[in-house]
Amino acid sequence: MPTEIFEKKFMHYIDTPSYDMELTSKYCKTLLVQLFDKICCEISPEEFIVLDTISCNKGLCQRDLAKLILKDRANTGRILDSLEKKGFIVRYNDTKNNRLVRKVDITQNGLGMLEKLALRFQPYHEQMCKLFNEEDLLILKASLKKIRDAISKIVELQI
Amino acid sequence: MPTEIFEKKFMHYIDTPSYDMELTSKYCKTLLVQLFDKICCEISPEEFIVLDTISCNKGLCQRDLAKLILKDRANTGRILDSLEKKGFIVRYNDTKNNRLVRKVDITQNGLGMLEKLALRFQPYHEQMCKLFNEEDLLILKASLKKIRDAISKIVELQI
DNA sequence: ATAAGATTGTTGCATTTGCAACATGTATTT
DNA sequence: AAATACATGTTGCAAATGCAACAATCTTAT
Repeated sequence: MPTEIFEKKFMHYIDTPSYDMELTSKYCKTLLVQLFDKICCEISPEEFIVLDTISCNKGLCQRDLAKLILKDRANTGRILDSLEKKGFIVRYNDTKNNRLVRKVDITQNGLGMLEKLALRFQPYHEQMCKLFNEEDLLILKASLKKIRDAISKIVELQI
Repeated sequence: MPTEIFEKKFMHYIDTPSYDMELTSKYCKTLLVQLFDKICCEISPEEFIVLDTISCNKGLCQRDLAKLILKDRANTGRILDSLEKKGFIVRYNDTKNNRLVRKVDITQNGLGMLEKLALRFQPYHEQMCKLFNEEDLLILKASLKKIRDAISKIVELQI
């Protein structure tokens, strides 16, 4: 009489949507980095994303920016140091809730860089868009948002 | 006559599904790390993922494993060093295409660890599953696969 | 048959990243 | 009013990561 006919089965993390997304996200990141190698030598992909975020959110303080890009305050500050030195952003002191904060805005120079890069990314962007129909794209975005919202209630993102 | 009535608009990377996924993936990663802090002190989240991958793919050589987890050979080897030292995997020399390779397999000890962790993650896993109906989940997985396949044709993942 | 190239794994190094500690200034508590 | 807690930004440090170079071994080309 065999004692172990059935293999024990358990849930695998690598089968979850979370991990599926992590791998897919790595692909996207690699693509971005490789494109940047060819297309742009002025700023890094990380700096580009931060600049893009700033261009869509005027007058952010550093911590609020950090929350948007999901990096800690230390690294957010370091990236801003670099962007400021290159003249793509300006930092100025201001107050928020009666507290001194350093706010950030994009310069005309930075806007120019973003436009230039957007043009060069356009073909890749269109290629990606062609992969989906409108409905699937909506479901994808909604699913991602559902996941983020659910996780937000569990983890503390102490930024 | 105003020369610039319309603001110049351009595509923003932060609006793309790629970046949406990158942010969502960071949330997932943070959750995983925080759960691990409470639940497990024997292995790191990275080691857990590698162990899980190995348990689902018997007799992988290191490079093939690296391709699965999307890390380079150097770091894959280092993670395996740690898992081997802890007794969760074994490495043995073998040949593949008439070449000497180091293959990897999970130990009974490693399987036990995976089962233990799977049990502890079960509640979180079910919570995540409840977010989606079957159809949306299928569309999500299909969308992610579409993205990976499309990118695979463009980038070289030289691992 | 010898040289050039390819595959696999390891080591060293520089970059990125996140965490803890600190400095400064504000709000709250006692 | 003094003390404690909180918010913001910076610095230092250690861990993670990726890339280049190397060693060893096998295949292919000339």
